[in-house]
Amino acid sequence: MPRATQGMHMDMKAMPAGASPANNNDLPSESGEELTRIGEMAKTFGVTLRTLRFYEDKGLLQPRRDGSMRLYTRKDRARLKLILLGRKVGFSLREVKQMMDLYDPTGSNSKQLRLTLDKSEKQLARLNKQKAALDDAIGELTRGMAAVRQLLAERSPHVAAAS
Amino acid sequence: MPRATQGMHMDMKAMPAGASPANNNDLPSESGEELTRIGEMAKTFGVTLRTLRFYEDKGLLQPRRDGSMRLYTRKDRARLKLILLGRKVGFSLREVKQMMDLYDPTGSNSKQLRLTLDKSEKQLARLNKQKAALDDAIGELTRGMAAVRQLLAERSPHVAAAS
DNA sequence: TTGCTCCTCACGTCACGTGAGGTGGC
DNA sequence: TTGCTCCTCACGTCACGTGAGGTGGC
Repeated sequence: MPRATQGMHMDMKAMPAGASPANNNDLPSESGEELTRIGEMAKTFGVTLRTLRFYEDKGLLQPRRDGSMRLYTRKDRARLKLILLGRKVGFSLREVKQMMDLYDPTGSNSKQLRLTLDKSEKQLARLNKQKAALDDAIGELTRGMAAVRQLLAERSPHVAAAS
Repeated sequence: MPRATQGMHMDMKAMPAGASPANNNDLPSESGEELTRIGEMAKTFGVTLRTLRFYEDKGLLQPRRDGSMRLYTRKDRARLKLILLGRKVGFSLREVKQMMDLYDPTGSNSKQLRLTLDKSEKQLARLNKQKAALDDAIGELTRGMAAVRQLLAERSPHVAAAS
């Protein structure tokens, strides 16, 4: 099912392709914007093409198009950086989108900042819980390994004792 | 798609239901086994009914049946305990199954034990990596929160300064 | 023509959650 | 009849992975 194309301002004038000075990775548009293709984006940020398309499908990125080819602007790169930061600290894509959607370049963004702070406090608590669970798991696993080693020592023939 | 019913030894003689002494939670079978129903199992181990059915579907549990009702034996309870331990330390269900499937009550199980030890060492390494990532994430989130607080302090009117 | 990069479906993965619709015995 | 516990589908979730099949320009 295709997403509702809210706010998608498809450029109606076709972009004059082929006016680029060289076969460079950066494709400067007529407006001077450095446009990045998806392969470059993926390499730069250490993600797969699928990930970038997935984020777009979820409404987190809206790169320009040249025909069917995606072209990412400086803003797209900034957004992706934020998305990956959010993912790194454990936010879901839905949460990341919720916070980013509140951004308003004309306002003070205090609402966005307060939501972000609130979510961050809760997320920090979750991370600390996860850390406790991880330590717990490491302890259990270590104990289990000792028990298994013990069983192995009992069951297997005593090979190469101190000669 | 139904699983291959390998080794499923369905009791061909119908179990005489109604011979239980009371409406107790434990349903002693004619063989003296304490049989537990799924609701009891779930409560005891802190999992959902769905989880128990899911584990069965994946071949990790094979409770008896009384008609369509699942009845868990002492062995099933022991297996579940192991499954949950495995999950806790981060093994996938597939890995848990792989290790449990190697169990042979008639042998020394040294092959099972060695596989378990090998997998455990790798898992321990993964857990330690996760811990490092978690600490990293906590650091990033904390730094981010400080930055957001800074922005909020700059952008919002100074309310209630030291009177 | 080959090679590279891009594209759009669309099903698969993992560990379940969440109804829907129905049964059985007190 | 109501209430409780059990059952079997079967679709949904999350963040992508992984082909399949096709295009476009050097």
